[in-house]
Amino acid sequence: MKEYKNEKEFLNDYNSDLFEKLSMTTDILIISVSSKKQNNYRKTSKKMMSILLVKRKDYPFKNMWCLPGGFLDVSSETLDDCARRVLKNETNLSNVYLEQLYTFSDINRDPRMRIVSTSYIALVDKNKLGDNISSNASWFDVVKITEKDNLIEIVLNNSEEVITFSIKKTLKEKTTDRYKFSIESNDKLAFDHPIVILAGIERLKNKVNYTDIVFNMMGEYFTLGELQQVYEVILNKKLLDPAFRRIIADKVSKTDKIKTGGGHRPSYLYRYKK
Amino acid sequence: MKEYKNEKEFLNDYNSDLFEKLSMTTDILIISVSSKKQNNYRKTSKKMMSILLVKRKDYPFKNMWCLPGGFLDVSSETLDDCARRVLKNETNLSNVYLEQLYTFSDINRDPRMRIVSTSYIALVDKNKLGDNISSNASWFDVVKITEKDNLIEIVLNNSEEVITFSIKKTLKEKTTDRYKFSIESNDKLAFDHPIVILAGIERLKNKVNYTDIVFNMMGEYFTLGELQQVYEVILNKKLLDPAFRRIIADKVSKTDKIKTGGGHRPSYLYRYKK
DNA sequence: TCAAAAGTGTTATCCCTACACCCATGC
DNA sequence: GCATGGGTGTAGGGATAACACTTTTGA
Repeated sequence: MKEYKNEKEFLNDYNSDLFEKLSMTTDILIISVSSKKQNNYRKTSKKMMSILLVKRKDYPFKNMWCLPGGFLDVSSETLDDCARRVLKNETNLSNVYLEQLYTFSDINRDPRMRIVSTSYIALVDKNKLGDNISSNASWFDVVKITEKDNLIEIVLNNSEEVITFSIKKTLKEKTTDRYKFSIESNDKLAFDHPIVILAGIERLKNKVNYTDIVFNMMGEYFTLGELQQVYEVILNKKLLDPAFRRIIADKVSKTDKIKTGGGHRPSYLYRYKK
Repeated sequence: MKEYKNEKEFLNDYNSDLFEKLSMTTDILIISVSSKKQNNYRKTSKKMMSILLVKRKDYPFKNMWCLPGGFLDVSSETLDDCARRVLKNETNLSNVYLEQLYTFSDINRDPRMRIVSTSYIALVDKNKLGDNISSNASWFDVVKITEKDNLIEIVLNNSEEVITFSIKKTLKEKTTDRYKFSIESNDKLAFDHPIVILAGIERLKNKVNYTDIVFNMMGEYFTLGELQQVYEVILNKKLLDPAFRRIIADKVSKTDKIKTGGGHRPSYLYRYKK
């Protein structure tokens, strides 16, 4: 790469055509929790993590699924602006929890041109959007996440289609828990989006333990059981009731509202304590 | 912003001059720990966190200090490659711990043109580099970090010059610990680098508690006292000896080497356990 | 002799896990 | 009546904080 002794020299080249073009995009992993009615009238509806994917209409990756995303408008937007714009387009929601995840810059990420992409996660309360999502978008439940010998398999399902992909993780260095992810198998997702999805889910899983981030996925009122289920879905493990209640106690306040209708003792509704 | 119905339409515009140009850079916060001899022959040398800054030779921000950085070579590099190249240039070190921090995209970040910059932190063992750093670069000790009423003041010192700046942090949302940082005062640092420096130090502070990241800043052999001092410098607080030793015990292995020469009981040298 | 740091042992406390148990509901 | 989830109490164990104490050195 050419070295420049000063800015003037650089700007000269910059304004000529010596530099190839670069574009940036944002990709957004929109995460929500959905519930699935059970047959047994006593059982509460089963909770699942779900993410929003968009079907591509054109080449490259025609007819494959990808994360909602869009090109950065160089003249007027920040990356955050861009992500918010995409989010508004796809879900018609503003005021959503949005967090920058990672910037991916693999040279062959997009076969058309040089693209660097900054990914985001967005957390959404599914009840807030009606069926307001854009026509080519669809919610996929995260049906399964398993890890065995550093091979992670993820299965998504939108009740019409099943997407399965697997990612191998290898430790980058022994001093931290940072991994290099590589796609082992994937036939329905475009670009390197399997990795973005995994990275996003892992980030959420981590943050759940030391922040109140889950409340961005809850409505205003909820039972402690529901809240616990959301934690369990994200952490991918069962929690003990008494422990959970003690930990969560000072983050929520009890209301006098009661939720009845399940074939069991009714429960009080709580809300997030500001 | 113009909307495109398909890729073809987009590519047409892309290849014309409708899109303004975008460049990316990486900025690297190189962190190390330095020691300062004490007058008292008994006392161990005082440890400080220190970071590498570069003096700008040209406009804009002529004669101000900034983080080492460089433009992404669009045709051949990933961002990681770019960061490693910059690091090699400045310190002549390869094989350094390097971690992506955050991608900044403020529109007015650089007054010359539209630049999006991905920042990195690099952890370095200062003993490994001789005085091998590039001529316009200098190590600054982080002399003071104080926080009061969400105003953070940082003082840097390279024994010739003192740099003081302050940053206000405001909570982004009540559910997490994410803050929006804005520069309150700064007269010697270019661009938005005060924020990058703070973000990097905070990241390091966090990771220290749940990873072995500090060992990237240590030589092969060290005493437990030295190791503890590095922790204390990063965490900015005193730790209790017995507690520290118990926690660290299974991460290190004792060697039969002994360090003498201080006016006190000599100590065994340890090394990081793989 | 003494100040400084190296290094170890002990107790009290907190937090979390695990389990046991009772309550209220709809069919 | 009974399965199911709501909700609470308590004993045990592991980790940590705090403190006290001994050891070893160079000037």
